[in-house]
Amino acid sequence: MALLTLRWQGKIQQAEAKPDEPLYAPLQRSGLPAGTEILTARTSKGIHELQALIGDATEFELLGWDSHEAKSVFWHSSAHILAEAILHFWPKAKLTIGPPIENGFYYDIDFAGDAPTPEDFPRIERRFLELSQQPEYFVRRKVSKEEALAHYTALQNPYKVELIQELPPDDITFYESGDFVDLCKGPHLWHSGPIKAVKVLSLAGAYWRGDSRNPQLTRVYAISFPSQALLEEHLRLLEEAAKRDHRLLGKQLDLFSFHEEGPGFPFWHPKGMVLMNTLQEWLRRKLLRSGYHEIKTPIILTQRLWEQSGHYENYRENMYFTQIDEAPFAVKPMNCPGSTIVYRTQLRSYRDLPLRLFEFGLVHRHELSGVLTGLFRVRAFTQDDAHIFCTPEQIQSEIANLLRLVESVYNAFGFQQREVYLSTRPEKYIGSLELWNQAEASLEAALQAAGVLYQVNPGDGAFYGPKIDFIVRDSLQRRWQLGTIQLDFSMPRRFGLEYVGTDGQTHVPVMIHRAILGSFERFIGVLLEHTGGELPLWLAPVQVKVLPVSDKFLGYAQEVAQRLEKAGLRYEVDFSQEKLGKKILFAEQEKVPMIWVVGAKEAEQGTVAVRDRTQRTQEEGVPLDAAIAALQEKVQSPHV
RNA sequence: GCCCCCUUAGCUCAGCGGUAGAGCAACUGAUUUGUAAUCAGUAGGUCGGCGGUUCAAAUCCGUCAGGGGGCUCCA
Repeated sequence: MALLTLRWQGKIQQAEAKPDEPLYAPLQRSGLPAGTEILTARTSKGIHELQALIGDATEFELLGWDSHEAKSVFWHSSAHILAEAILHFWPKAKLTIGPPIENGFYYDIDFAGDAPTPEDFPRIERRFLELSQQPEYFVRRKVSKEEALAHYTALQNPYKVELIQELPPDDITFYESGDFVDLCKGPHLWHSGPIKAVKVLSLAGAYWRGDSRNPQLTRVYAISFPSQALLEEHLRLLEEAAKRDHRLLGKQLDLFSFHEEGPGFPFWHPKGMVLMNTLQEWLRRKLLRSGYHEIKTPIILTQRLWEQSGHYENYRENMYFTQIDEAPFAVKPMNCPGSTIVYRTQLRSYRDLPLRLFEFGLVHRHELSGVLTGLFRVRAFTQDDAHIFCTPEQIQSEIANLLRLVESVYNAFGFQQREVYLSTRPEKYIGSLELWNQAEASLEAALQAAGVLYQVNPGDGAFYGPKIDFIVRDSLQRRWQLGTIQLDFSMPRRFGLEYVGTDGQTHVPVMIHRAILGSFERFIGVLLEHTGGELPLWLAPVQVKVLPVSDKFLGYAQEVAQRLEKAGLRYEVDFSQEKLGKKILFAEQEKVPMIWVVGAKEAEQGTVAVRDRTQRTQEEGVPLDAAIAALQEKVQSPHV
């Protein structure tokens, strides 16, 4: 007998157990909800299934639905039940892989031309629940490579055969649940009882192993929950997210549109341009005060330049080409080569470095038609790009500066939750090992000095240098990659960039590519979804809308408008002959942050009735001067 | 690019083999309005384009275009 230490919901208790009994046995004896609330367990070695023998483990943290790992196990087991339900209706379907994902799970299946349609979802769901509520017990069985291969050869499933062939021969396991058997490494639930609600979400094409040269499979996405209420809650969340879709808001708020005359190329409407320009002016001011200089380089440049930069060789598929006077030219997909040309216009000394050149550069990239998505993935966009030319010794302090800058920019939009990733030297790289080591050390030192929490992605850097990526979470906890900082040892060499050092010799500068927002287009998309279209006052295309109670007060409304104009505020007056209620409704739908109602009282007293959307308050009889002064105060952009 | 789904009035959508509908918006008129929709009228569409099946196509089939969900989060 061994004494187990069990942690469940913050409480610790002990239980006696034998090493050759499954973990659920002592839990049951202790009256713990094993296989219902307790879904799985964790030891220092990782996930320990409830049905797995205890062995020499003595400390278990019991995991329930609130644990990320337990959810993964839950969904992984759900994927098996889903596959079983699907095989019930499509017995000839060939299974491939079915992992849990961030929100739910999927199974990639080869239906050989007889795939389900969304109309099939309900019966799949019904069958799923029949199976899960039997319930089915998940039994792990170690099999030999021969047995595994024989099993799937008999089923004529080349995908599983391929997977098995890559597995170590002494570590192959099947999981059996009901009549269903699947090659799987686990871990799984003890049984499917807790899986009480399921929703098949969508179908998608997915290439075997993500490679477009491979056969295309049908991916069935689904999500399951321990209760119907949780499923409904999740569906509500999806609806909420759908309402915040920036494509919808772009239309509702009249900011931008897309048309078949220019697929992937956004058309910006007047209000969208106010937003775009306000954002750009704000960032421009901030950068100019942070030691940057602005440049603008041509959109079309000779093809020779792209051959020199390496883009022609590595990035041609994504580029647009044209001709000028019979010579080949290309539309720029990136701004960096242009920046190097500006660098080269003078003989640079170490005293000139770091030289920080920024460009709100419009780049064009040929993205595959299938990946275009609103403002998130477009074929032309404006990067908040910059290139910092510096000496290797300056890398660390430049990165430190950048980290501060990035932080202050994200804070300005309320993106408090951030993730930072450091990607290091990949297998294929250029430049000396020494330079790489120095660069990586500089990045790490800067991150640590700034007290930034980060994760390392080993080998994930670009071939020309290591990088730091920034990901923010929006108000719905969705992750968006925005900024990136990339060190580049390659391009300065390719373009023959030089500076004269203290030693009088010429040296090659290091180039830091960096974007903070990424692109203005995409960032506006993210911001819209983050705020649900409730833009902060300083960015709102219309900051205040003046609503005359009736035509009689148009004169006074005009007067108020003139004052707003003088005060430099963005306003609109509702000249329609609708009743006040309707004017309010429309102004609210347009998500105008401030509504000023003017009628007899106001005209007489020189006041406005202020309806503040952001505060959800109303205040009558505010003197016009005071209202304007207060608004001017509130529309200030976050300090630069 | 590939797979599945979608495309009907400016917008949101109904109609799904018998020759086009609603609400909102627009326009006209009446109403002169006090914090989330005043009333009445008018106009608006070769039902995404092209081709086919059919006596008959928005509706069925093909094709092209555009849009949406996806395309390693690896047994």
